[in-house]
Amino acid sequence: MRVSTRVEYGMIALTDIAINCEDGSSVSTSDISERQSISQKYLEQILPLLRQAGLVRAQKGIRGGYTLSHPVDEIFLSDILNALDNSILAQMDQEEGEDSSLRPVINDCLWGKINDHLRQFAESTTFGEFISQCRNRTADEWSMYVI
Amino acid sequence: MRVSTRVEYGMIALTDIAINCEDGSSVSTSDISERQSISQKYLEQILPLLRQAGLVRAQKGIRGGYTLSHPVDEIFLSDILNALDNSILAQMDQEEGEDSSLRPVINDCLWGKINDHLRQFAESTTFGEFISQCRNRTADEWSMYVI
DNA sequence: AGAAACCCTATTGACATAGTAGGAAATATA
DNA sequence: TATATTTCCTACTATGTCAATAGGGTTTCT
Repeated sequence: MRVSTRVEYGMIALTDIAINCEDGSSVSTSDISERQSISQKYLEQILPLLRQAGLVRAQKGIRGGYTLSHPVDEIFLSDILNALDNSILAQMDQEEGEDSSLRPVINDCLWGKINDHLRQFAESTTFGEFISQCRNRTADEWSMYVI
Repeated sequence: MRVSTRVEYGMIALTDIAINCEDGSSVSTSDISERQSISQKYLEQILPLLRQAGLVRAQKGIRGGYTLSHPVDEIFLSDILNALDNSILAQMDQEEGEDSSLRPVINDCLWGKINDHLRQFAESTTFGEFISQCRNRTADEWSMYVI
């Protein structure tokens, strides 16, 4: 399944903030840009999406940047995905009215079911759990982040 | 999750063939076009994908059309989806080489996991099971197809 | 006052999607 | 054998989304 860089970078940025923000400091787009090798200007388009969704708080000015609005255990993956892409977890829109074709049935049975699987996963996994799983699965690469 | 019409129509067409082909006859693109309200010319682009994947057999000429190559219980949803779209069940391609960013970790943990869910579902569900589920869930609308 | 940061909007090139269109090749039937 | 019917292949086009790049405006700390 293909995922847009907007969603991918947004997820990376949020994880970067979660990791590098332990002591009440904030993380700027230039910080993220350097660490994650993502265009700063592009990040400046993506992070407002997370802010508008209430996931991060922004602080302008010198020593400003982003901080998480909530503890990682109170953020669900579905919150993040919905903030970055309004179709990835959305049900396929089916037209109204009588339709003797197979379209509505298949929409309901197949895409609906696939969508339920995705949503079930995303709505039941917290951002905190996700980060822990990443840590466990690839402990080596994360050693630099251990606090 | 958004699905292209190519995949959607392909799934509809294959289901139409499975339903309307019980007695050894074949189903033409014009049949499907009428019943399912899909452009015949567009179907003529989609059905060869299913043929190249070995899911249907094509017969040219008068009274020709398409028939299933295998019993519905020997076709998996993954076969169909892969035939119609080579990215929907594919792992996100990650670049090679050392990378100190979070990108490979998140690719592996999040998109990899989502992908595993999708594949698990698609590879363990047969086309026959899918048709049965559709029948059960919306028995009314299918009454016209009961044989 | 000035630097550092976020914020908003416009623009661009590349690519995929969703068809439309024309005609070639094959085949059953008359 | 002629013809209608069907699949098959390729090209074309319009539209939209993606993935940035770019420029400048606003806020805020020092």
